[in-house]
Amino acid sequence: MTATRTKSDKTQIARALFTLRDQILGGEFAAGERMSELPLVERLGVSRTPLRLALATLEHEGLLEKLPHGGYTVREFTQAEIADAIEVRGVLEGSAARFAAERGISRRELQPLNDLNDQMAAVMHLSDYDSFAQYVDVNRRFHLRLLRLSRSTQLQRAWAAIVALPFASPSALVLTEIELNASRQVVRLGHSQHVSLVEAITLRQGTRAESVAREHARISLANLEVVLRERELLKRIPGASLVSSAGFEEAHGADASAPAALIE
Amino acid sequence: MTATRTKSDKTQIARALFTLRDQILGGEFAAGERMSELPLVERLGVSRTPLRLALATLEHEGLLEKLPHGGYTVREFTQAEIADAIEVRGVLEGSAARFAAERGISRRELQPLNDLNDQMAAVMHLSDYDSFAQYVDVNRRFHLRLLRLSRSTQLQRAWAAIVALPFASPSALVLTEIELNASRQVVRLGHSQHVSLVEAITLRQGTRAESVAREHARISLANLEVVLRERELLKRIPGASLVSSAGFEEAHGADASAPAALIE
DNA sequence: CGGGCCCGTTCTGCATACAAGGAGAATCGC
DNA sequence: GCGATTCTCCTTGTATGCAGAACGGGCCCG
Repeated sequence: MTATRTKSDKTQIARALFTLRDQILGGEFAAGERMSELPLVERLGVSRTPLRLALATLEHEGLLEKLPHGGYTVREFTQAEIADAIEVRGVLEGSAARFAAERGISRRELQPLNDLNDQMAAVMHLSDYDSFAQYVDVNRRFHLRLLRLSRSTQLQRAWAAIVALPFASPSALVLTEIELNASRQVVRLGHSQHVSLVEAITLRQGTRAESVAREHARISLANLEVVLRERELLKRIPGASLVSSAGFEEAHGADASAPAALIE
Repeated sequence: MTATRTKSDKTQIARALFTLRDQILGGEFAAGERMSELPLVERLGVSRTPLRLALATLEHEGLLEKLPHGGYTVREFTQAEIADAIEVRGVLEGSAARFAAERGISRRELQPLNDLNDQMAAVMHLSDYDSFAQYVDVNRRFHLRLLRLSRSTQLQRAWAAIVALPFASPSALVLTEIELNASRQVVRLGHSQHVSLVEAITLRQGTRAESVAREHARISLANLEVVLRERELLKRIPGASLVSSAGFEEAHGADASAPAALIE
């Protein structure tokens, strides 16, 4: 046990939240496993009070599921659900792009997006790991900035809810994508779509911007298929252990049965 | 029909949550007011532990905001944000309709939607309060069912996050809409859109279904404008007290391309 | 007379003790 | 031997006590 008080973290809730999230995504818990409080208390070194707050947050994020008579389990995801999450992200980013275009964004406000695209162009040909990391980071910031430009707090909220699932985030599959030399083309395509996206917003072409953003998300969808074929890659994706081994059965559509609590 | 057991829920967390939510939406707290725990403990008759859980939930729902150094305040909403929330709901319902159409829904699965439309047609001409309530309930169930038919858990999750804001829910503005005799037309339009929506899904016309659903949400947008003009009506809407009095600028009308002034 | 510092009040964050309810095992009855 | 029942342990829900930090007021010093 760690009797020494750790002063590195501000609040116990945050400590429990970060640690627990990392451990869940790192595969230290089996999908469907019950998260009992007492073992976690010992494991994390925090008391039950902040732990419960962290668990509630993780439930809202979608990583945990409430059990009918109290307690939580680790949420299990089907491959169809991952595809679904990515597609929903595409819808939201498409709307963000459309809003930005329709609501009118000044050239000055669009400059950061252009800068990010330039940075991306500068590193996307390089093969060293540092450039990979930079690419992923730039990509992440582009998507974040796009959402902000929509000037829609609710769109950002919905987007954040989806992206809380790690494999749905725009950064999730990029790394694997870059590591596949065969997919180097895909990186170029992604950058090209970014450029088109900014152009469409600049010209206030709302429908075009929406279409481009939706199509852009489908890169992740294609990557997902690749990753699911080469199971080695899957292991490197955060939260991969939560994905059930059920067959992928051709493009999303399968059984997404919602928890009854959500509806009715 | 209407579940009355919500109030009498056994756990203190649920009690605190429901009561507090009702009181916030009922206007018993000023927008921006700090929610200190001890006064709430006395007010609600629960101890701090379940109260804190309820507060955290309300924050996740978007009704409360965390303060930088601990504690919460009641979230304040601008009128532009309400319009935004409704528009985002339209986007999500549009995607739900498109997914339902594209992913293929059997006739049997669509039957409930047709039934609900029939029920709606039966009561939408009547003027007694009971019929009003029935109309609202049928409408609510239609939207819920539509989301379920999308077979997208993430879409449902995002939708639930938006609808947690009471004035963004499909039921929010319907009552005032019906009470205005001048708006009786709007009810007919809404029902007609429901019918078109089901037809589009039946024929697997994804784009049409999406367009119709988005347009359908704009009824709420139009209603919002009416309500904001007649401030008496606003008082009857849950959560109205959280809306700041900043000007609405007459913008979100029939035109899809809103002027930038709206967002500023 | 004004500003800064110090102290006290009050708040949140945290831990623990206690209670109630359910799942599961062992036992008793048939 | 099998089923039902009861008992026990375990798990979560709840209350309260305590500590640290922030805010405000008052006092002292310049």
